[in-house]
This record gives sequence, structure tokens and C-alpha cells, in this order.
Amino acid sequence: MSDSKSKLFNDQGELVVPKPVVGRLSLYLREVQHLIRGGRETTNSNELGRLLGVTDAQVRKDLAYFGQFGHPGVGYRCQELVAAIKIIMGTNTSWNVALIGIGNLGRALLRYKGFHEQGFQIVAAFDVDDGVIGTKVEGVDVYHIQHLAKIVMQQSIRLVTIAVPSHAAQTVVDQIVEIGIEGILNFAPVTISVPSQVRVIGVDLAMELEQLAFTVVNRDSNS
Amino acid sequence: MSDSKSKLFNDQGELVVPKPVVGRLSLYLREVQHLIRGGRETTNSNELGRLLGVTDAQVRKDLAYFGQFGHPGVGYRCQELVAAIKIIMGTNTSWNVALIGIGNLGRALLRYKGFHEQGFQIVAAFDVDDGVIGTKVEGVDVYHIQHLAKIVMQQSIRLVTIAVPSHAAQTVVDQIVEIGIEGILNFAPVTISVPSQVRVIGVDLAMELEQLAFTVVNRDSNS
DNA sequence: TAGATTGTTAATCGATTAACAATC
DNA sequence: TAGATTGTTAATCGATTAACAATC
Repeated sequence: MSDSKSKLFNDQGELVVPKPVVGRLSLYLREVQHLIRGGRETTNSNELGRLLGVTDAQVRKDLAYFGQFGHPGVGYRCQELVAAIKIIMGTNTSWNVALIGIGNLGRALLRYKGFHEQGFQIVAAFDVDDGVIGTKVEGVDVYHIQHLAKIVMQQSIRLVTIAVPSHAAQTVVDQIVEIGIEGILNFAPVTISVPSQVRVIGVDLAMELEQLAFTVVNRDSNS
Repeated sequence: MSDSKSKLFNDQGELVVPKPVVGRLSLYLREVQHLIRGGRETTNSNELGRLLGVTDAQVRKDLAYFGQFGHPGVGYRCQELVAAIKIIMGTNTSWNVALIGIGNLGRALLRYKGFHEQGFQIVAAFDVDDGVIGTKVEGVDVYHIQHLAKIVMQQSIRLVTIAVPSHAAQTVVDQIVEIGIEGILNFAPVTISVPSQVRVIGVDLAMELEQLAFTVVNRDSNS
């Protein structure tokens, strides 16, 4: 019985993949897509490892958590591998995403083409500023945040990106959570709290520069 | 002799701090700064751990890698701790940063106030488009990238943020490296290669959404 | 002083790597 | 077939946690 289940899950139905694997999976996906654009048909763990700065053993092990995608003696067929990783990541189908906060960063996110290319559509934008509500930015309608619940329902939105001022972030998050959103990409440089069933990823641009400064100041052989 | 050295370094002069610590250090800094804005004088490992979702033991251990910043029976004095972490991160003094690529994202980065608040000044911007070269964006001069070396020298720039199209990224990086830049914050969604003395941190916005999709699809107790 | 909280050690837990039989 | 490369096991390495003496 437990043998018929994917080895992804343990007896409590929890994912048993080491946490760092998920980040690398995205890197593998990006790199193989890049190889495909260059006309490549196959790759292998050695090449992927070299390109991404990990060992070949790690590449094989990471992928093997999810199934058998390789061909001994051949390697990984690029198209096949991309399709497999997309299914694992959940990006084989498209996701509708809402954006909250139409400031500098919010506008840049609306214009950013990279989301669409990976299967994410920003289908609605929200703010509290009457100056932008009712307009379209990059073809996307801007609504007052009070209409969030309605639009989320209509458009089957499961993920929200928030790019609001720090002081407003937690209030906005509380509203989002109330509505039943499943995942939040938070660009506000503050810790937000959510119930355990809601997933959050935070991106703090200043923090990234800070990390960089650290690695430069403490120039070491790690990192 | 080796006792007189900071315990940060081993006999080869390499940093012996676990890699995940650096990321958490930035989180501690942000959180304590937030507490200070709320009027708080002291905090402790238990509180910080609870706010950030790590154990109290981890908070104490992370900080203890770098020195003794706490006061038994009292906790950590907020101002003191912020000052200490800034010294560790190298952000107790200001950094001059160049931005390359004045597209959607580049402009948003120029307008973003969060960098300045953490001690990073974007002091020059670069592009190859004659339409923007010679103008100012947010008070920052835009130069042709051919003047990079000169400006970097004049302004003592050590870090560069690149927000150029993916196909141009590696070429730009090669020029940057040539000039002797020490750290690169890369927003282009491609792997770039640099010599080992140059530090790189990549931020791929679509990849972040991808990670979020994964955690939502595989709703688990990790992550 | 009694209570609170640190810094640090040793034990535990988790992730990575090396090696190799199986496979194409 | 011989050569290449996977998937997987066991060994190694690294990070986290629990516990507690030292300190304020």
C-alpha cells in the first residue's frame, strides 16, 4: 500500500524532499530551457552540475526524488526534463496571479515579461489610490482592494504578489488570507504572519544587496 | 596566536560560518530595526525566534559566531545589536552601487527607497540606448556603458546591479569583471559565470513565483 | 537574592557526496 | 560490444537543537 505511493511522501502525507532541492529544481528548469533555446537535445548531470556549480551526484539525486527522468548512457532529454520539472513545480498549467500595490515596483512587475513566460498571468491589480483605480496598467485593470474577494473568485486566483508600503503589508495580508489565497509573494521588507496553511515567500531587494556586501567584505571560499 | 584571531576564520583564513547563517543575519537586522521603530529597547532570542520562525537556540548560536552581543538575564539591546550586525554585514558604512540596464525593472530599482535606507547608494546608471543616455532618472545620471570603468573608479563603486535583457547579461558581466567589480546583483534570469574572486547573487522574480507554486501544490509541513 | 537569559558543548538530525551495479 | 551515464546505497559532512553552567 505505501509502496504504491510516490516516494515523495511519507506516511503522514508530508513531502520528504530536502528543502534546498526545490530551489535547485527551478535552476535546473531554467538552465535546461536555456540549453533548448540553444538547440540542444540532451544534457546530463555532469553538464548541469558544472553550469550551476553543484556536483553531478547532487543533480541526479535531486531529480531522482521525483521519479526516473534520465536515460542511462544518454543523459536527460531536454524537452522531457523540462516537462517533468514543470509538472513537479505545478507550472505545467498556467496560474492567475493578483498584484496588490501599484507603486514603482508594482508597475515594474506588471511590465515584466518573465512571469508570463513561466506560466504566471497577472490578471488583476489592486490599490487604494483613487488616482489609479479604474485605469489599466499594461492592459491590466486596477481595482480598489475592496473588490479583491470578488475578482479572486471570478478569476480563480490562488497566488498574490504584494508590493505595498511596509506599514500596509500586514493589513493587506490579513485581507488576502481571509479570502482564501494560498500563496503570497511579498516584496515589502517586513516579516508578515499568516496561518500555517498559507505559503509565503519574501523578496527583500535591499537584503539581497546586504548579502552581497557581506560576501564581498568577508571574501571567503564558501558561498 | 590562532586564539587571538576571531573565531570567524579557520587556519586558511576562510570563514567558518554555516552558509544559512548569513541570510538569517539579515532577517535579524531587519526585525530588530522594526522593533526599534516601535520603541523597543531590548529583545531576546526567544522573541526573535518566534517572530522569524526559528528556534531561540538558533538565534543565539547564529549571533555567537560573530561575538558576544547579548547580556545574560537581559537579552540583546536593540541599538547595540543593530550596530553589531551592520558591522558584520559591512553596511555600517555606505556603499556606492552602479545600475546597468534602464528598462522597467532598472527604473523601479532607481526609484526604490529601500536601498538607501540600508546604506546603498545607486550613484550612476548605464545603458546602451541613446534615448536614455545623457538623461537623469531619479536624479541619477545615465551613461553609455563604455564609460563604466571611468565612473566606477571616480565613485569608488564596488557593487553593480544588473537589470539587462537575458541575452546581454553575460557580455555585460564580462565587462564588469574586467573592471574589477567585486559583487554583482543579477536580475537577469540566466546563470552568469564569473571568476572565483567575484561574488554573484541572482534574483529571478519568475523563479520566486515558481517556488511559491511548488509549495502551494505540494502543501507540506516543510518550508 | 531569585529569575531571566546568554554563550557554548554535545547529541541529534538532515543534506551531500562517493562509489558502483544496472542500464542503454 | 564498449563506453557512457543513470539511480541508489552507504559513508561523510554540515547544520540544528537541547541542555545547562555562567552571568547579569
